[in-house]
Amino acid sequence: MPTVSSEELAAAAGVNSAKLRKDFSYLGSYGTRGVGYDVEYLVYQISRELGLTQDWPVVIVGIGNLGAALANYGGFASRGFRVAALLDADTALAGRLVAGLPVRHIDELETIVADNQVSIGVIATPAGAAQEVTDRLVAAGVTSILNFAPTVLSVPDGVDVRKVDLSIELQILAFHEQRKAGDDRPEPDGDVPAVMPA
Amino acid sequence: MPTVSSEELAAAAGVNSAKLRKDFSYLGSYGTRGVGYDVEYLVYQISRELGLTQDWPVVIVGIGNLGAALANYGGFASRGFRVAALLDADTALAGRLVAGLPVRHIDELETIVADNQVSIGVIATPAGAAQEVTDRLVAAGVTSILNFAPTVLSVPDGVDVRKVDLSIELQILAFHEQRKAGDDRPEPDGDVPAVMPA
DNA sequence: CCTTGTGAAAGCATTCACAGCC
DNA sequence: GGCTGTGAATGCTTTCACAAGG
Repeated sequence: MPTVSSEELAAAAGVNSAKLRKDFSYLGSYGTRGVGYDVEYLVYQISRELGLTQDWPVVIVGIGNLGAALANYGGFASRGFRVAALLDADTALAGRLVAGLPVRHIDELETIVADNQVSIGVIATPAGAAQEVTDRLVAAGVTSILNFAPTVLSVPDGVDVRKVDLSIELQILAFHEQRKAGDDRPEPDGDVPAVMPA
Repeated sequence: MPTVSSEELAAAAGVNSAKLRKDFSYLGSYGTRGVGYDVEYLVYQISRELGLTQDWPVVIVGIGNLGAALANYGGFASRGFRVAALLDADTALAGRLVAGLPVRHIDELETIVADNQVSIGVIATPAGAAQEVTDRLVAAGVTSILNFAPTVLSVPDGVDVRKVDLSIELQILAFHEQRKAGDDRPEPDGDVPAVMPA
């Protein structure tokens, strides 16, 4: 039986082994003292806890470059996500194949969500369309929304929204870059803060 | 002079006002007791601290759907990022305009990085090409890399890498979705952890 | 007054260190 | 013997609460 120790996993992940053991302990007691963790069993338990063993149908709304990139993104299928439909308001796009799926018109949204029991929607539309799409998704029964549009969405209680801003990570890099440059010369003006986030 | 209080800002951001004041205090003492913060001055100070007042030339490597989506993404320009060049290994793409910029061949990488003093590179290539592109970027002088490819990059000390996994946010939504569904019925099997991350 | 800026207190997260168990 | 699981200790973050100051 292939096993792995908390020490090995911690080294691979770059964290402290006690933290790793404590985190695992919240999921249950899946290790064996003196031996380690049964790899296969551990993978299964973590997958189940994270919801990776379930099938999650999602709809992607807005099939521009970003929507197409998301539809083609391999990481979704391997984590239990199934693209139930690609939707766009542009009738010229209707029927075109993207990542092997036909683009369908936004007016089919309600039917598709109901027929496929979709609970997760991905918004890759321009900012101006995002709120209206959100309202329709929510009315149709979607309770989780991943928003790539650069706008804040309002939703009723009970609906989760996560916003992805593609430039935030770039901004974090630029922040560190600025710090690197500043290490060998004085700041151009003003004070250097004593503490800043990593 | 338009001002804003820590209480107003905290309410808008959904955080505690004391935390907000303490965070601001690390940047300096920019408020006025009994009045609040001068909006314009505060915006300037925060912008400067975050590096938003600087110009950051970036190159985007891999002009598929994702690369094109990034090139078109409006959020970059407004935060001080300037796309110095779009690069791709596909010669068929060379010269094509994406977001108003011509796609250039990957072999121009070294020249472009040097000529534009690029310190930040964005990788939107397939996983297989990412490490090689990284090595070339680093050799050319890039010290910060934003990686959208689903692979772990190795870089020398002094180079920052941030990895963006477009499916992680979706996974977080699915995790909460699973929890919602589980609230009204017993777990299918196994224990419910006492604590899980938000 | 009113609101900032900040010590002190409270609340969390991480790490230590070792008893418990295979 | 070796590694997990976990109380206790440590360290960090957030909040409280109020003196300081316009």
